[in-house]
Amino acid sequence: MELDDRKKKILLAIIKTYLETGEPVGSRTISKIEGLSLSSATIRNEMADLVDMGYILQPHTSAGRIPSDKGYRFYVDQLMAEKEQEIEERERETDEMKGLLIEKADKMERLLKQVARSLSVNTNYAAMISAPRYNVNRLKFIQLSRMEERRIVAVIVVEGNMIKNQIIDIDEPIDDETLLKLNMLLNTTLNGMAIEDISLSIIAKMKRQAGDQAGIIAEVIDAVAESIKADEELEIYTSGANNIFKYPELADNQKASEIITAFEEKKQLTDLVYETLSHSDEKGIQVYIGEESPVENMKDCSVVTATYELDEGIHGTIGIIGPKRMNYDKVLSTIKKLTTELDTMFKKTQT
Amino acid sequence: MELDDRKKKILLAIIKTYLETGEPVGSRTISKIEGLSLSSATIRNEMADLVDMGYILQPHTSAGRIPSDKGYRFYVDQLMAEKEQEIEERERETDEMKGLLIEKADKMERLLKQVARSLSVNTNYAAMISAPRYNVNRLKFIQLSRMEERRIVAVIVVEGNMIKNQIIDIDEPIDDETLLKLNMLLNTTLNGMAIEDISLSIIAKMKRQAGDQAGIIAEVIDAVAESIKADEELEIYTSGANNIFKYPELADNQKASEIITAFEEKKQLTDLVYETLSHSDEKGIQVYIGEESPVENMKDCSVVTATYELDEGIHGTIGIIGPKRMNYDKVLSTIKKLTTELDTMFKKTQT
DNA sequence: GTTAGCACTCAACTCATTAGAGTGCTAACA
DNA sequence: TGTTAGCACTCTAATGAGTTGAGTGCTAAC
Repeated sequence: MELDDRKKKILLAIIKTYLETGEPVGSRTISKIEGLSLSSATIRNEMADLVDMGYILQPHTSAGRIPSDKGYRFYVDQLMAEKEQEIEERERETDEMKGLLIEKADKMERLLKQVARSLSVNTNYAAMISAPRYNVNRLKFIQLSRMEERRIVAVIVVEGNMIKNQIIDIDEPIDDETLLKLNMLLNTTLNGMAIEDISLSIIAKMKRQAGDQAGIIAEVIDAVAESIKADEELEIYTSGANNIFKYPELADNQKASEIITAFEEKKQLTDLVYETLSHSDEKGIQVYIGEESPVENMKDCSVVTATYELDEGIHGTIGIIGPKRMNYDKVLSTIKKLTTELDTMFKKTQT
Repeated sequence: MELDDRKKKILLAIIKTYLETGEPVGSRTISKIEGLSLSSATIRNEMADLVDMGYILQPHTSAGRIPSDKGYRFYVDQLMAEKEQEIEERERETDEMKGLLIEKADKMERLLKQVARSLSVNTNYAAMISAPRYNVNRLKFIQLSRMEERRIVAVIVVEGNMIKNQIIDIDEPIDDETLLKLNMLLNTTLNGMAIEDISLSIIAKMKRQAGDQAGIIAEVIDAVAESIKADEELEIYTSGANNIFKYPELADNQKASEIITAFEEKKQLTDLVYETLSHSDEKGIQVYIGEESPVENMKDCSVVTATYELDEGIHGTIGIIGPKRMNYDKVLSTIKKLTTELDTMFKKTQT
């Protein structure tokens, strides 16, 4: 069977109505509302076909129809195509871009929290945002300073001005000269290198170059190397998890508990972020409907994610989690608006 | 009316039974179970008195009784007194202390997460732990290094080896000599000082001592001072928020939403921590029952908090949030066990 | 291909009934 | 005077019958 034009129209009408009301949609409702002007009987026939084709479902024999995952997928694809056009058209009217009220915050952390909050408040769904991540982490600066007699503090700055610290306890005191030499050695060897490229052989080479006090120096180099390699946990900020209680289909104990767990433990959100980043080449925004979700605990939700770019090669992810019966239209434009806002904000003011 | 011995016994019996079953307790149940050997009629009379005195409640005329906040309070006080004794007795048998399986983690953050997790898994309630906080923050070490021509990175170490970083952009280049002087100046002036004691006059004095290049130096000093003063947000780790869904009295949308919000936004948990720390002089563990809770969103829960000591003057808070019908006995001993475990762990291995 | 019409289905609601747990009170007892 | 047996009473929760109404599927006519 084929999804002809009339079927499409009816399907979209069903989904839109369902999104508004949250109740199964009957044939009469459609026959009245539509510009199609078909009788309810005709609609019924078409609906039966749509059920066969898997676009809609019947909770029970005498109820109306609700969209299936496949139905939502059709709707969302349709919507995304429309958006695409719209965006292109609106490209010129650059104003009205600041509806979301994000104040430039001094601290990245605060900014991200604010963004998450703004998202959840504006959409009434749960929201998350991951701190920006560098595709390639290049070392920019390393500095060792003696803090106490047998304690060194290492400061490691990577591109994008992310700073790592490490306190190193050493077995025997180190003299100023050695420390200076060590600083030189580390900086000349490692600066500009991508963290991924720092291999054991490079570390070994440095140790060899160290010469006489090889003992302490090796110790320190190892500690620094370890600290550099230790990858930070991906920081994720969430907001509005409680919004899920607004949607009865998610608010029963079982499901709510799963979603809340995902939000609290962050592990699953981290997976979601990586999934999104790995697809980010395609098109900015991704929509996962129900079973499509890469995250187990969100199989009953829809998840909308997008990548924002802070600078060349520095990306983060934002996400909205809500019921399948989500206002996709609004969510898509909110996310779109937000990512552009973030992009332009960062392009202007690098911190 | 007075709470005589028999009333006490009956009250405790009611509460214990209720904690086990979660159902209103009737007079017959008590008359059968007890060693008191009183008829249900007598129990009924006593129960009526207990209702008058506010220790128990009747959900409706023909139902059994459930404890009121006041009743729980009585029970908990009783229990705490017992515990006190037990602890003193057990002081000698030092073994069996390691039931909770906390592995010494390299990173404080990981350790804390683990503790929270352990708590929530062991008790089946929601758990939180705050990162240790220093009552007095003494500066230990300050180091400025030039990273790029007009960019300095400041490393500030406070007692307990907490490290703050700050990147400072300066208007004009700074030469090595000035930088060295500045480092000396900052360290000699500020080292050992409590952050709270760093006043504007001290900052002004440093600026005066700076001499010639007052411009840049003032700039840097201000940035450092600001960074020192900027107080970190209190870090709080939570685990097992989803446990609340196991208790029907907390699992309805309204209440669950409130509790989840408190856990997500952390603000209220922060308040809870400060509240606890401010009372920590009294006795280790505090129990807030229902309305007693310092946190608005937890008026339907019981909250058990305790302070752990990492070192002289360095405290953190752990907390358990569950239904009023909580297994106080278990929670109290779990927390007790955990705090001692943490205390001894830190006493041994300072990081 | 479309539509009117009708019999049928099913969830959701209402209402009455019942069962059972538990109470409060009274009168008798030790 | 405190304790107890006994009984009438109360109230929730569970059950089941009956009703309503939205919506379907199918057939026959247009």
